[in-house]
Amino acid sequence: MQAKDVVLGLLMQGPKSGYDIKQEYEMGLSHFFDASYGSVYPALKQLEKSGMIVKEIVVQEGKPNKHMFTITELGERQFQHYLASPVQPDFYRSDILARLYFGKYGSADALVRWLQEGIDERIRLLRQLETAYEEHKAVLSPPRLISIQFSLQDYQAQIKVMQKGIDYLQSGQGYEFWEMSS
Amino acid sequence: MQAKDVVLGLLMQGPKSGYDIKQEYEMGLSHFFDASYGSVYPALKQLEKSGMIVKEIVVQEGKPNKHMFTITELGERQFQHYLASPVQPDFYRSDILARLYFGKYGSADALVRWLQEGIDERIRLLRQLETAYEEHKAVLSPPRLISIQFSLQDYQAQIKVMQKGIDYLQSGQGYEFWEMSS
DNA sequence: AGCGGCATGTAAGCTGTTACATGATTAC
DNA sequence: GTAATCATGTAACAGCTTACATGCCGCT
Repeated sequence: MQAKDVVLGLLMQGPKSGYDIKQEYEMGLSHFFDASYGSVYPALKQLEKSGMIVKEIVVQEGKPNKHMFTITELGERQFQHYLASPVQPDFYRSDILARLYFGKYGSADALVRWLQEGIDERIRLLRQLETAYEEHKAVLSPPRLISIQFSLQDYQAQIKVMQKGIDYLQSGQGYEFWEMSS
Repeated sequence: MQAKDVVLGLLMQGPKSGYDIKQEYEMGLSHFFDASYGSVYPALKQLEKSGMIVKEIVVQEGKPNKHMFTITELGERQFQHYLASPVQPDFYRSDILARLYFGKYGSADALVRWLQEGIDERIRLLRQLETAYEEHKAVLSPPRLISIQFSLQDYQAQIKVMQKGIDYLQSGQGYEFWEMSS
């Protein structure tokens, strides 16, 4: 899965501009796939060149022109081709987990601070997703609901562990700490 | 955080070869940072060139020579510099979540199959981590225990959602499904 | 005879990021 | 007046992956 597969998927839902696509990334999709303008626009250019999508310039009043892209039949076949390809394994990279892994070379204060920052960030993401979920839950497709529940439950689990991690560092206990009432 | 920061962190624990480092990645670290030989060896070369580590060739009987690397004082200072830098946000990219997001353009059969594959893979990772945890829990540093608990709880939460997702797809219910006994 | 483990590395290429460049309108 | 939003794009670079290249040892 790469940028152009996701762009194609978004255009399956109807014509969009590069700007629209970036917006849609930010609310929902960004929890498992992020992209910058520097990847969206080149992806659109490439898809247009290979005939997967077509461009139409829409003149707007008081705003810059929009370059709206529509998926072609060839593009739809390409998207089905993506869906038929093997599922790629998830990719997860975490700086905070690396710092915990090497935690004994740092200060306990820093560890607690990093964990608290991680909690705060995840609470922010959680709230954002919950709001979007409450607003749209009645019209979302079943699989999309699963993707949202996945991120929701994931953030909640991570927040719990990080909070428990802070308590653990401050308790001075051994590994038995994690074996009480899991 | 990049490959050389992690390599430096691993060398803080004592001298290691490129092969050793790749081995250690595979058991534990790989849950939040993976690297191939193509990134480990160039990282070592670069770190040696800049004086962060020093090489010593150890002749072995019946096996190829090992190039053992030891961290220098400069390297240790560099590692402390990394720990003092701002924590980078987590990076998560998931093909299966993308396929769920665009799920209405695919078949329900495929969705269930992908979810089941995701569950199986996570059960495998969970078992692997649990085994490593049971074997070493008494000697692991507190922060490293947190990093393991993080992955453990995370996989468990993901497996639960994916299982519930399969049940949901097969139940034919609406979004209320997710609001019973969360 | 062949495979898996041990062990080191390189080269080409893919993918994506960051920073830059431009410019109008609207709200504070 | 100045910041944010709307809107499009490029160029240079970073960072990592894949595939390749090599070779011995021990087991089956």
